[in-house]
Amino acid sequence: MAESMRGLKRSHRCTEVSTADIGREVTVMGWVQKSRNKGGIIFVDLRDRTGILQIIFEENDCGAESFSKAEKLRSEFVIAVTGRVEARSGAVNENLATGAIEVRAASLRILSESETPPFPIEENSRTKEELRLKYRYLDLRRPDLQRNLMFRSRIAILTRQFLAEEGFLEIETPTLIKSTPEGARDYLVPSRVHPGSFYALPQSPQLFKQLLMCSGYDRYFQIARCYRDEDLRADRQPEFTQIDMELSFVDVDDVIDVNERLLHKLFQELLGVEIPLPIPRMTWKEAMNRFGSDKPDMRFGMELKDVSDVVRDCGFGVFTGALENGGSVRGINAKGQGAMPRKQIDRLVDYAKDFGAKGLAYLSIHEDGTYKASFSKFMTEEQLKALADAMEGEPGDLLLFAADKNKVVWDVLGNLRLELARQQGLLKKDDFKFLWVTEFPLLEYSEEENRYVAMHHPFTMPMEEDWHLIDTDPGAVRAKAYDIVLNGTELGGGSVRIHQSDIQSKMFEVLGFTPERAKEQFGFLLEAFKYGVPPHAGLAYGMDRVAMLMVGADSIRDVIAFPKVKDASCLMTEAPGPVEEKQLKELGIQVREEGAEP
RNA sequence: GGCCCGGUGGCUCAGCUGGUUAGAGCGCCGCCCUGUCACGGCGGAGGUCGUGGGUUCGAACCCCAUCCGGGUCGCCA
Repeated sequence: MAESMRGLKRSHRCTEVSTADIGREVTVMGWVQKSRNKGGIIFVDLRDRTGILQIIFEENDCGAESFSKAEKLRSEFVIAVTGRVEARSGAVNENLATGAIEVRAASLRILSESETPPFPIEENSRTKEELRLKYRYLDLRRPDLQRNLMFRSRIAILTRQFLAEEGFLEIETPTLIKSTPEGARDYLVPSRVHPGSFYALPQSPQLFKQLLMCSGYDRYFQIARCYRDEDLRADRQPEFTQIDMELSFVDVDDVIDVNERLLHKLFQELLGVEIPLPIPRMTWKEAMNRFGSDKPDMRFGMELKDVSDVVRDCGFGVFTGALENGGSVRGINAKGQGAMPRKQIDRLVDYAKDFGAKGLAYLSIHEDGTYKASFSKFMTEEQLKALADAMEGEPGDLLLFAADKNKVVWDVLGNLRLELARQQGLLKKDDFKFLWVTEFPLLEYSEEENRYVAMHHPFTMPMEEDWHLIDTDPGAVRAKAYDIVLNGTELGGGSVRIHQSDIQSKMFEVLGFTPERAKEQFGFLLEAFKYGVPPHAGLAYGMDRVAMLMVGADSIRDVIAFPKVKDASCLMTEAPGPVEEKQLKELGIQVREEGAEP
């Protein structure tokens, strides 16, 4: 029978009780982690979000009624205990923050009983995530998840404080908005009042924050929920949280400056980690050439080297063929991996093929300085040596080469570099290496759509010095766009926005929008820009990723209270689910009969 | 949509080359125990081997299909 807490008031959370309270009467409430009944004496580990506190029951202190209740206690019962704090007369438990003290119960109330939970509520759970997500409310009782969510809360609160002090205003923007088919797939919400019409859930508050700049709010931020109907990953959920900001009368350096100070503050206050400022910057082109990635992991080297010129006249058709097709030949040097067994190299080749490589050429340099290459019969000894020298290969090294179009070569070697680093244990989670990647291409050619698409979004400001190329060589135009990268993860990104209608019109034209379609999609923004728009720029972080990297989690699911699984469903609520026919009719949605033709 | 990994008492796992009655640890239930904290002792219950079909004298194990979960490629302005 559950009892009321009438007349009782909690005086402390579990680990708020300390040796300073010895002799004091306290009232504590929480969940029974564990009960150890020794017969005439019962020890109970009481748990709340702060940790564990030991309660001791003896009939002489708490009376027969409370003692017999204490005998019934099971895991996850919710109880209230009033008693006196004592120094432990038994051994001190070094593993507990409260290991030197205990509360000698004078009375016990059972506020709620519990069935045996379907899995143990404990740190470092080995229980399958599937089961934990079905009972997420129990999973969230575990100390590691509680720590993660409490940490995340501190990120949000500190961010708000910092930005407020910097003159930012927190303003909410709508989440029922107009669909914009550029970019990620929208989640759609049918309108009841307008049958056949749909709202979209925002992929980001992009257009609204730009309009707020038009309206003179100067500096805006929002911790905004965003939605993208795309497939999930360890670091991608269909709904996620952005720390979103926009600033007026600024350029790239201003945005970077305030954000470096924000990141510095977060890491210093929450982790005690000093981020050296300024954070290094690298252009997109340099990042691709040196690391094969627009979000390079700077915790280790193993940089790419372009050896196109070295192999240009060699007899290896794979290399020369790639060069003839306008591609390149590049390599990475896996230091000290020259003795890697063939089987393991084959696995790397398979791995490379996942990223579009047709194959992977390799050259191992034996300890005695002799070479073994997958392509040795196509090259002279001198050519092999020239290649090894170009890669700064030394005895004991393994050189890996990809030859293809640049995009494929970058992708293959960039990912191979990461895979090798993982295999060699080079990636330490508590080593935080930040990087700004700047000067992204404005446009990217889409083979699928047969046109240029915006790499960032259509409102990104091109670099003035490149703008004259927009008709002759659109792919060469760089943008005033920047990403903040941490340990190979894109934490956030942003850009200076276009605030001139002539440039904006030209952008739409290049992207293949007719003036009519541009007006239909973004008319309100173009209109707004007629009435005096300040130069503005912004940035948005994936807050879930920030939290994930800061707490050292492997998935953003570990820093989100109620995440969804791979097929975007919720194992606990079983969303999405069917709705009543009546609801569909109201929304003007045709109910398709079972087995009917679509 | 493709590829890879996994699914066996409540939990985590073992189960060989197909062969008696599918095991272990933890948990759970009962009894005992006044200094435990991975408490201890004695006893006990608990399994459609994800699901469906097939091969076989015989299937947890082999084959096919399918469901569920994870990773990843595509996708993610």
